[in-house]
Amino acid sequence: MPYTLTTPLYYVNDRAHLGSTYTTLACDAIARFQRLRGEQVCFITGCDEHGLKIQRTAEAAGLSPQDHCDRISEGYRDLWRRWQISNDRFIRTTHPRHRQVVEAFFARVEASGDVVEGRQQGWYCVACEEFKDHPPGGTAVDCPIHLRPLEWRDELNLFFRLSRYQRQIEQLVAQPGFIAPPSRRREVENFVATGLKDFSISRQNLPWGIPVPGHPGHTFYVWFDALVGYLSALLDPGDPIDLNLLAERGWPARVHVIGKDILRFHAVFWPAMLLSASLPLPRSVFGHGFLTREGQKMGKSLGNVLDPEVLLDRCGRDAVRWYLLRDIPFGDDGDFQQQRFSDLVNNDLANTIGNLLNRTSSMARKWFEGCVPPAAATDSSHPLALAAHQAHATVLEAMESFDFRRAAEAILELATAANGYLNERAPWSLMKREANRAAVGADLYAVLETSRWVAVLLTPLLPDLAERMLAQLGWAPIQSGVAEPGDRQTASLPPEPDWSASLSWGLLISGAALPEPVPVMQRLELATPL
RNA sequence: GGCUCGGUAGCUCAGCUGGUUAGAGCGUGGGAUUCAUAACCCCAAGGUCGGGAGUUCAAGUCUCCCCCGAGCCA
Repeated sequence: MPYTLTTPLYYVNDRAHLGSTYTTLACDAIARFQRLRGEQVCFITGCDEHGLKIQRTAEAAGLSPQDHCDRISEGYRDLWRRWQISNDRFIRTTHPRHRQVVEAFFARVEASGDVVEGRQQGWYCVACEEFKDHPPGGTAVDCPIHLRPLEWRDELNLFFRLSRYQRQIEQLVAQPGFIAPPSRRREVENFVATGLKDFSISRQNLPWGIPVPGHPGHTFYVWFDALVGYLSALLDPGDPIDLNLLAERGWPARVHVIGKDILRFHAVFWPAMLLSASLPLPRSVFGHGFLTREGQKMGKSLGNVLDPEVLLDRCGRDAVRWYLLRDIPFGDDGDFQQQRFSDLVNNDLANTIGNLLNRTSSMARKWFEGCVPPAAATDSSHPLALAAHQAHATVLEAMESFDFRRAAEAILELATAANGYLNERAPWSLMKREANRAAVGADLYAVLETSRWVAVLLTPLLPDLAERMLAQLGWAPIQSGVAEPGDRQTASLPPEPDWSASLSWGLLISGAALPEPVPVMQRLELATPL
């Protein structure tokens, strides 16, 4: 049974922003970690490409909706490649097969008697793709979120009978662990407690969408179609369109990772749709927080939007991944502060971790003919070996619960312990007497080995830096990704060499050549604002 | 307006079921050192724990009121 996890299918209204990058990076860390643990993983991401908003955006840009979607979604693919995102699948809701899956899904829902016709009247925000509760009649007001005028709609739509699932959804939402972090559960519980109302799943006169079979003039509401995308993504390209196959392909998902704003769609509407279609429910929905910048909301009007492309180009993936995963408790809102960003990257990655490797490798090369020094006979009880095992245990536990911060801190503590050990032992002083040579060798061996552990443990969080570190130790990279991101025919297989096998003390081979040390992590020198 | 979270050192936050001099990281200041990416290591300053009242032998830690911020719902 694969470990299936998803990002939202990002709406192609505009280029990727930092928020979607954040979600995707977090999922990547989870996916890599699970692969390293030996799980078969299916990491799904993709794009949601239907809806009036997209149609209008495309028109405004003088493009056909399809051209617009092709362009934007290719932008996402390309960006994820450059961030080294290890997604197994990339689903686009304009893909013909997706349409067939939606049709099959809808057929089941309709067969369950959960589709009824109804009149939908109300004020509609195109940007939200949502009806608002603003009193009917009256004069038009602006959407409180988008500050754009609401549009009056009065049409016959198809409704999904969400109200029938009141009790089941109540039970689901009350289940510990279904909604994470736990702090977000109450909010959804309150919403469900007010009584679930049927919701409209189709629109009329909307050319850019999937037609509802058997209901001419109706197009699926974007959310209906987008959520089903998680299922489309799982079917292999050669599979028949058969929802019964999903069980073998990795459904239900272990977790949907999303931003907190779309929690309701994933924790209430989606499970009800699945119940109606007689499909199993996702095991959990994790709603993470939002990022602000220097205490302020990012927005075009303020002109303070952080562009993931700029971050990538100017700072590199390791720096940004580290900052986002190590400093912001996953689940909480976070504030991107440039000063803190460079402080942490320089301190943690360049100074504590990078310099540890650099200084140790350099000493070993200088005094031991460019090689890994001989180890002491009995060192599984070495204090650094104990520290390493401790860090390992913490990383396992923390990563399992998406606590990237605690995992990062544990790794950092290990590196700090090794730096402290070096200062305490002061091999540079000991080496002044030839009699101490064996002791120095043993010390350096232990610290090099600790550096290797740091790199191995770091792999799910910072695969790129981890690889450079291992290369400095003459060690092969540990595969945690996929060969061809997004194009996997089947869920990715457990990688080799085995991660846990690499987490055994004393694997560095004495006498193996050490490459000339090159700093594995450059310090960030950001002269201008990002 | 209702509900839910927060308000602890300059900054970001830990502080479980109330109990010795309130902790960590970053930043700042000082010391030590030279293997190393002006890095590493050690030490220090810094907080009336949002305000007020109460319960208690004892309260960031429980109760009530108020102020401020965020969110969900109306």
